[in-house]
Amino acid sequence: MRPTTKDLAKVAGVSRATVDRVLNGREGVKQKTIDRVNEAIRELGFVRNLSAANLAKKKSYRYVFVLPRSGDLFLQEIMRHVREAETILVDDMMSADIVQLDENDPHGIAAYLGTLTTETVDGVAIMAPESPQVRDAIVRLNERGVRALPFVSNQTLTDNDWVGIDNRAAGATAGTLLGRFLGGVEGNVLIVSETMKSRDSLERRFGFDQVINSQFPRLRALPSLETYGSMDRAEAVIRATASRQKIAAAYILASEARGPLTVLRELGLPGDIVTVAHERTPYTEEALRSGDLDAVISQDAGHLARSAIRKLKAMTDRRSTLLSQEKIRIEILLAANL
Amino acid sequence: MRPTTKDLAKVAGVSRATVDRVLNGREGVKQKTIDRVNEAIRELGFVRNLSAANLAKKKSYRYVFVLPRSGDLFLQEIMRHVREAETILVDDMMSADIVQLDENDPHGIAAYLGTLTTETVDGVAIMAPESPQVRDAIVRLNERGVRALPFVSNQTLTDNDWVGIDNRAAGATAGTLLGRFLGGVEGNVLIVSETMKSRDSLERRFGFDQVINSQFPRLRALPSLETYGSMDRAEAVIRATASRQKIAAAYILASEARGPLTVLRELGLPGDIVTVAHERTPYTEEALRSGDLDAVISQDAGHLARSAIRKLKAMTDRRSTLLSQEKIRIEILLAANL
DNA sequence: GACTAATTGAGACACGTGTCTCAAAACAAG
DNA sequence: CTTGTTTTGAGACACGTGTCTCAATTAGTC
Repeated sequence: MRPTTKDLAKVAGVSRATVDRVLNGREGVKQKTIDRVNEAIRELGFVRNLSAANLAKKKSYRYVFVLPRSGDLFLQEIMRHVREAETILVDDMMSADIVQLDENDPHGIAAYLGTLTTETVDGVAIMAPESPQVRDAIVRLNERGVRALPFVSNQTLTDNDWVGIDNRAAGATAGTLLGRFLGGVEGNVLIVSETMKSRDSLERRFGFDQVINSQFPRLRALPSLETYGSMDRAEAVIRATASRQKIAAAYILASEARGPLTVLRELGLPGDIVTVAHERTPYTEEALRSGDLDAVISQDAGHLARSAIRKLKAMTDRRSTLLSQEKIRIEILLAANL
Repeated sequence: MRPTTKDLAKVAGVSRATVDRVLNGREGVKQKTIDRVNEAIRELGFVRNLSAANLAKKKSYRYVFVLPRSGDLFLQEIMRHVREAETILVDDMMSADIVQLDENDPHGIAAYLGTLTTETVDGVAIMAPESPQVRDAIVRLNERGVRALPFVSNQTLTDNDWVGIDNRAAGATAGTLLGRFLGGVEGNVLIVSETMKSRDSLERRFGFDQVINSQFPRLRALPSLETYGSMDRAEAVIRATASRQKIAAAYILASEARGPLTVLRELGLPGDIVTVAHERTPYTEEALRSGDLDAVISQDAGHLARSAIRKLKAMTDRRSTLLSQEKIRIEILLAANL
């Protein structure tokens, strides 16, 4: 049987009230007494029974995911997994709500974050582009005791508590795969992004270029084409580029591969060229199976969601998490390992 | 606030004692009363507070991992992660012990499993080669109420409750990668395993051949070389094969890549040929970085360990798990996404 | 040594559920 | 209706921890 606070009290030669004072860091205990209790803790290997403590405190864990409003498939996957996780969380007295806000309105996001207090919520996972307003709001959340966790889209301020992948490495992985699949062929690589204004896109592109330049000098990575999420624009820029030069491969670094890939299909390219995209969605899975995509670089949406929740819980409990579990892997998907 | 059994009792118009009788399926309650309680459960959305229940029952979760005694690096990774998980488990009143048994002694394993009862243990994760003795012992464990979960090495009896990857798909993934990395080159593929007697090896080889035959007809997959875990034998068979024909690629399907890769290195091959191996270990990571390995197909050891624990816990609580979380992915590792 | 302030102890009650016991009520059979 | 059996209720206590209150002890000061 695990030692209890009663055992602690007995071994330390104090009362349960004093043990409680020490365990919960209350005032008015002599250093000597504190030491005696701590020694008893070590001696017995005492570990507080969290469930009993939470029961006594009527504590539950309430978290919120603040996500963009845009309808991107990858985002939908994330939301699906947050909701799925919810069904299990309830057994552990936890909840996870989703709030969708306009990602281009930093004031709006900051305003919402400003309404959150420890009364209503224990922590927030925030997926939003970097902005001074949001950064500020996060700082103030922390001051108020609400845990804030940057989620998927990076925020510079972040010490190291965030959930997501190293996008430079993801780009490098795409580069390696694309280069090797081309097998020494010479040629141009079409690169399509939604916008190069976001940090994620820049980092992916950077990692990609690094690999291409150093390991595949016979490939030429063309300037990034930006679709701004518009199908028409995607069609226009890709057609224009493809008509001017021969394309050997395409790297779609946006998290939404649907538009660009449709255009490539219309141009009849996928059969001849090597195509790499990001993020697993029902759409990219299908494209892998059909051969329109050769590889997908992805971060597991379910893992992202659950990792965020685990991290937030660890933060509220002031515990640490397993580093190896929370490292989000850069997955490579082929038709064979779906 | 979440509804409690008290609320249930009030709404159903019965006493707390009766609510308990229904919730825990005790005898001697009229069907009509049962229905009334169940309706109240639905109406209130009642979910039993597991922590409180476990506290009242003084329940903890004790699990055992039965693992082979052999010193394979991959196994060591698994053990490391089980121990690492232990440090977190303690907060949830769980424990996970490791017992190492001679994997070639099915009687010994069965005998050990025979000693386990619900008195001492709630569940066992078993990594052992298939054998009638072990299969039998597992059946009897289940009869006694001890949850048993085949772990990493498959057991045919398995309904679908087991933890591990689809080794056929893993072999196919290796094949795709190796074929595509070779980029249309013609040649022989060296295949090295520890033994082809194990189900895992056979399945990997099967998946590999399928892909090579259908998608890379210009490659010839040579007969599997078996090392039987001996470095000398590895050296002998690989040298012999390499001297007889030109090798374009090597596929090491054993979970221990050290031996074969050392031999290949001595032969000066890794620079010229494409090499694919299995399982992430400090050794294979290093080989990826140095370029001696081009790709590693792997199953995340930490994920395996934690998934087994989650599944065992779900089994004892008679709950279901998140399918998406428990699906062990076939990871592809390159130097770029370590 | 007396006085005050700081420190500690004893005990009660709560959290939500499980598990008893014993009595009361409802029901069925004759 | 009585009798015996089933079904239900009321209440107590337990699990390990948190949070009070009030009294008792100890330490520090002059």
